[in-house]
Amino acid sequence: MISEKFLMGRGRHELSSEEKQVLEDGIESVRQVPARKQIVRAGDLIDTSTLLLEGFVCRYMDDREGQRQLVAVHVPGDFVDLHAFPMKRLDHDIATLGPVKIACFEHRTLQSITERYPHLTQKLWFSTLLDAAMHREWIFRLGRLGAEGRIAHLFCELNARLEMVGMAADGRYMLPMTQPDLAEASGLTGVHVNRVLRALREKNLLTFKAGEVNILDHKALAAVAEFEPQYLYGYRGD
Amino acid sequence: MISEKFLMGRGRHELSSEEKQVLEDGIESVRQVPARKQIVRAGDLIDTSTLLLEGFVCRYMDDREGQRQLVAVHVPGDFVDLHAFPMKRLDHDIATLGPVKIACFEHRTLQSITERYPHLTQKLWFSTLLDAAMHREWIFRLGRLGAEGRIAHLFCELNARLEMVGMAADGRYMLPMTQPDLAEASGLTGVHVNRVLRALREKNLLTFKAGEVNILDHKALAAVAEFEPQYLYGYRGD
DNA sequence: CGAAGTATTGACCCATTTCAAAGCATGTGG
DNA sequence: CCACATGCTTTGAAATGGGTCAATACTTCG
Repeated sequence: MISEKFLMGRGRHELSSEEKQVLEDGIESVRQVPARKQIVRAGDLIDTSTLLLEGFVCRYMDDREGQRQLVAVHVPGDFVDLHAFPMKRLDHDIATLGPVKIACFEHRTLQSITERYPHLTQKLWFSTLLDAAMHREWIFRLGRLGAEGRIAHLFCELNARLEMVGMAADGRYMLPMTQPDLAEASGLTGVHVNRVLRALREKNLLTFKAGEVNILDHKALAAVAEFEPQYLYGYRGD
Repeated sequence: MISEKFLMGRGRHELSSEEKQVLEDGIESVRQVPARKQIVRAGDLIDTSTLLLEGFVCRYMDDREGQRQLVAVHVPGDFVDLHAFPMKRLDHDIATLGPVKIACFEHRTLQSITERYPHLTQKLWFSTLLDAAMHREWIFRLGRLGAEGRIAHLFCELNARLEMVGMAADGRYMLPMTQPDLAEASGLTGVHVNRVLRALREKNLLTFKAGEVNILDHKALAAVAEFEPQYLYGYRGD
C-alpha cells in the first residue's frame, strides 16, 4: 500500500482501514521529483494537492530582495498542500529539499470525498489545522527565542515529527538541509547558523553534519529550545 | 441579525442567506466580556467555539519567563477558535484586548452542521485556513523584516482586514492595543516599539495615539512593510 | 582536475535590548 | 476631591546579539 504513512505524523486521528482505502483509491498519480525543484508557485490556480510519500519538501515566501523565509518543512505522511483544495491558489511557493516521491490528488476527487465521508473530511481538516499549530509555534520561535533557541527548536520539532513516522530514533535522523536552509527557516544568516551549530556542538547538545542530525542531550536541547511538543497533538515523546 | 459580519473578513466565500440562517440558529449564547480577560486557556478541553461580534481579541503563547508572543489578532466577524472544534483543545491562550461581544457555538451543533451542510463546512474550513495564511505571513514578518517593517506590516494587515468589515476607512481605525501589545505581536521590546512609532511618525507614514491608527501614506507604509495583501484572499484594496 | 556549492572563521558594524528614570494619564478609595 | 497607585509613554546611555563583508577551506561531482 502506497499510503502506509498517510497522516501518520498527524496525531490523534488514526485512519480506519476504510478511510485509508478511500484515500488510496483517490490517488491520481505518483511522481518522483528531484532535489531543489519548485513544485507549486504562489498565486497559481491549482486543481491538485500532493501528499508526501518519501523525502522532504518546504514551503516558503520571498521578500523583496528574493530572500526566502521558510514557513514550513514537511516530512513523509504530510498532506503538503491540502489547503490548496479549499483555497484554490496558494500564498506561498513549495519546493523539494532532497529528492521526493509524492502522490497527487485531484480536487474533484477530494470534493467527492468531502461530500461522502464527513468523518474523513474532519480528519483532513484536522491535518491542515495541525499545520496552523506548527505555524504558530514558528511565530513563537521567531518572536521569542534567540538564535540558539530557534535552531534547537527546529531540530526538536523535526525529531518529534520524524519519530512519529518512524524516521528518527535515539535523536538521530537524516535531514537534507544546508546551513543556509536552516537560516531561511530561522530568520538568521547562514554565517550565524554556522556559529550557532558550533556552539550547540561544543555544549554537547547536538551535531549536524552532512545532512545527519544527532541529538546528544535531548533534555538540555529542549530546554534551550523551550520545546513543548503538545502543539504536535499526539506526539508521545518526552 | 446578530451575524451580519459572519466571516465577512473571510474573503472570497460569501455566505448564502440559508447558510447565514443556519449559523444564526446555531448560536448557543451571546456574551459580553470585559477588556484584558482570558477566554480560553491552552490545553483545556473545549466544547464551544466563539465567533467575535464586536471588539478585538488576541491569541498568544507564553515563553518560559511568562513573556507573551501574540500569534493572532482577531477582528469582528472572525471565528476566533473554530479550530478548537476539530482539535478539541488548543495549543495557545486567547484573551480579549478591549471589551468584546462574542457568540458561542457548541461543538455538537457544529458537528451536525458539518454532517448536513458540506458546502458550508468547506467555507468554515476555508476560514481556518485563512488564519493559517495569516500565520505564515507573520512568520515572514518576524523572520525577514526589521522592526519598522514588522510594525508597519501589522498596521497594514489590520487596516486591510478592518476595511473588509467596514471598520476602517481612509487608513483610520481604532485599535485597543498598547505599545507593549504591539511589541508582543512583533517580537520586539516595548521600548523599541516606542522608537519605531516615532520614526514612522517622523516619516509621515502613520500615527498611533490613544488606540487610534492613522495611516498617512499607505503606499510608502506598504513598501516599508513589504505588504502584499494577496494572502488575505479577497481583499480588494490597493 | 576544475567548478560550484557548502562550511568555517575573523573583524567590524549596527539594530535592538537592557537598564534606568521621568513624565503622563487614568482610576480608586479615603 | 485629593492622594496615590498603576500602567502607558518617552527618553538616554551602555551593552550585546546577530549581521555584513571578506577570505579561505572543504566537498562533491562532472
